[in-house]
Amino acid sequence: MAVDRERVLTEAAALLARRATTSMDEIARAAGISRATLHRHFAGRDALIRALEEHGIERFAQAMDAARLDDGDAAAALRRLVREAEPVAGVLAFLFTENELFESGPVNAGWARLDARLAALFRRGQEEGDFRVDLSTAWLTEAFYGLLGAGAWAAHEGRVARNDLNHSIAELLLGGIRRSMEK
Amino acid sequence: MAVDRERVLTEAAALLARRATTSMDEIARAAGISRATLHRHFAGRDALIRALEEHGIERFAQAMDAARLDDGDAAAALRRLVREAEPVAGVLAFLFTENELFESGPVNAGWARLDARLAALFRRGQEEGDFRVDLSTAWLTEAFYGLLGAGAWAAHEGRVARNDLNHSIAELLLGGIRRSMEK
DNA sequence: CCCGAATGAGACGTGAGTGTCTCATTTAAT
DNA sequence: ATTAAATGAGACACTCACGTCTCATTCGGG
Repeated sequence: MAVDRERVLTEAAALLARRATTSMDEIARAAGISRATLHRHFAGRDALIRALEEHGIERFAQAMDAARLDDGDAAAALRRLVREAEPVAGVLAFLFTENELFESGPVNAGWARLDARLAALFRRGQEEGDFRVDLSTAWLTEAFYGLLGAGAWAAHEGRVARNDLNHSIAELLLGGIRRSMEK
Repeated sequence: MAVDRERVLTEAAALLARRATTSMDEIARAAGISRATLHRHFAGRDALIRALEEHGIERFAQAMDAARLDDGDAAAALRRLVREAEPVAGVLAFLFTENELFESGPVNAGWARLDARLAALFRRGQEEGDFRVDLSTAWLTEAFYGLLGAGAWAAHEGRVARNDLNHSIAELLLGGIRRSMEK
């Protein structure tokens, strides 16, 4: 029975996002394997966290590629990105909130590249007149992660239907709460 | 030199929000006191967390009172709430993300009451025609905490100027990213 | 100025989780 | 059926943070 690496990482992210002090034993049992096997696949706790980071970065980069951020207007691109990133929202939420190991190393560089791509999308929207310019791209980037994380958690807790997640996140990001007359 | 309890709790929340494994020693030094003194004021780690919960709930309730959520239109009330809640945003972010200890006890009840008041504000905005109705009040509540937390962290990290925080959070919440013609 | 209270610095035992190991058992391919 | 690889269960020492303690120093009111 080969270990399902994807499942281990997903379970680990779900648990760690909710309680960062979750023990290796709890993670192992949640993933349906023993602690020994968990250690065989991930050298240690740090290695598991790092694998989580790499996995999240890789998947988010794929989501960005799939969303074709440079095509069409920025709003549509942002909508596509939310849709593509939603499956990894849980992992991203963990990485966004628990960035203890982000402080240095190549992981930071990888994350910075994603940040830059996201900020570039917002900048494009501003330059093309679609996005408001009184909100900095840095803030929009943070807000994106914040809303994605909040959405992932809300869905995980059952407070928001998973089917509504894309719409909820994208619409709030783009249009805000206020009832708008342009749609 | 009397210990500034407020500062201790604020620093603790800021650190714990982003790294739940932060040691008591790190918290103490961030607050400018020794580990011994920290233990003199908070019986232990659990007691510190519990104090953080009570403090956050109390301060947020005060912020809600000060914001007069029932006065004027809902958008203005929300703006006031963001302004009043901003000083405790760090604590709220911690409570929002690390709700491991929320699962039971009176703390949960206190938190639920705040949730209800916030949701009521959003519902009022929807009923009065100011807020869009395609986003559930539950989601708006979650998004509020998420954005507040993201803003607190961004300001703490220097990525967003603290002076812009109110505007950034309130405007994104209310108006979204899209350039609007109604302002 | 004096004295009690509060703090800082450090030592010390304790406990939980970690990482490594061994060995029996199970799985999967040939 | 045979065999090699993978897994589960458990033991073991080790580390690190915790909680408690002592003692010297500093702070602040009377």
